[in-house]
Amino acid sequence: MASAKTEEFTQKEQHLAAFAKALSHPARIAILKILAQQNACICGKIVEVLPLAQSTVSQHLKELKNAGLIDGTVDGPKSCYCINWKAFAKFNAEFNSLFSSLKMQNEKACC
Amino acid sequence: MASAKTEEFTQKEQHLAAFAKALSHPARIAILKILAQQNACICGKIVEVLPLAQSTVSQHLKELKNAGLIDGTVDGPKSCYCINWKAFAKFNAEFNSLFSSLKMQNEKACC
DNA sequence: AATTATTATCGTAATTATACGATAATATCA
DNA sequence: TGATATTATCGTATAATTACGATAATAATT
Repeated sequence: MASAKTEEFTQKEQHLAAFAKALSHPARIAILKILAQQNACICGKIVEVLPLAQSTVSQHLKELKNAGLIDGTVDGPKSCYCINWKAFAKFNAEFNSLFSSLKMQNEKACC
Repeated sequence: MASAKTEEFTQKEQHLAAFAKALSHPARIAILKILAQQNACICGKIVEVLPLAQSTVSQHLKELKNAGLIDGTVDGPKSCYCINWKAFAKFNAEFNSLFSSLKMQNEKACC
């Protein structure tokens, strides 16, 4: 019964958790860095750089795309990916909001 | 061969990924909210609030503790958890740093 | 000492994630 | 049209995650 009770939580919690999940693998963080570094939206270059098979990289790209953190368009036989800055900024804001709202409640030492 | 190639990535990437993983489930986000709301560091109260079994909540608490986001001390037969604000702030800073460093490189539209 | 309350751990099952090789799909180029 | 290059998808194996009930561990209380 893995990951079944998800719907019992709030939309915000689920949304933030989904974003965090997209960042929960070092390969995906590395991919985001590569996409930001390359001026053009590299595709197969990622496979060259990462220590992963092409199919695995493609899977990670798919997850980042599903999370909305990157966009991808077909460019001939190649695929062109790039960071969705809008979504990324939203995630950043959401996370900062969580942090500050938690902190506002209570920052005493405990136990 | 799930999650085997992790050591091929940088320490920073792994660290941030581990933090993100801790936040990648809505139950754990909910737990952090509860811990922040309660002035005292509630333990079993979390079980009452969440739609999860006691053992499942205990598992989530363990993961948050392993990630360093919360501290836990034994208080008689009860356990007392609280947010590790220092670690949380560090995570927040790391994530903001990733975001701003990505953004600094390139924010053009692409594809 | 026995009971009670609370929490952690164990055992288990189902789902998801991760990774790879092989293959299919797509479009460019000869 | 045929060959080539690039990427996505399929199939598969392994490992991790999530969830629960049952049980063990811990300490306060009677």
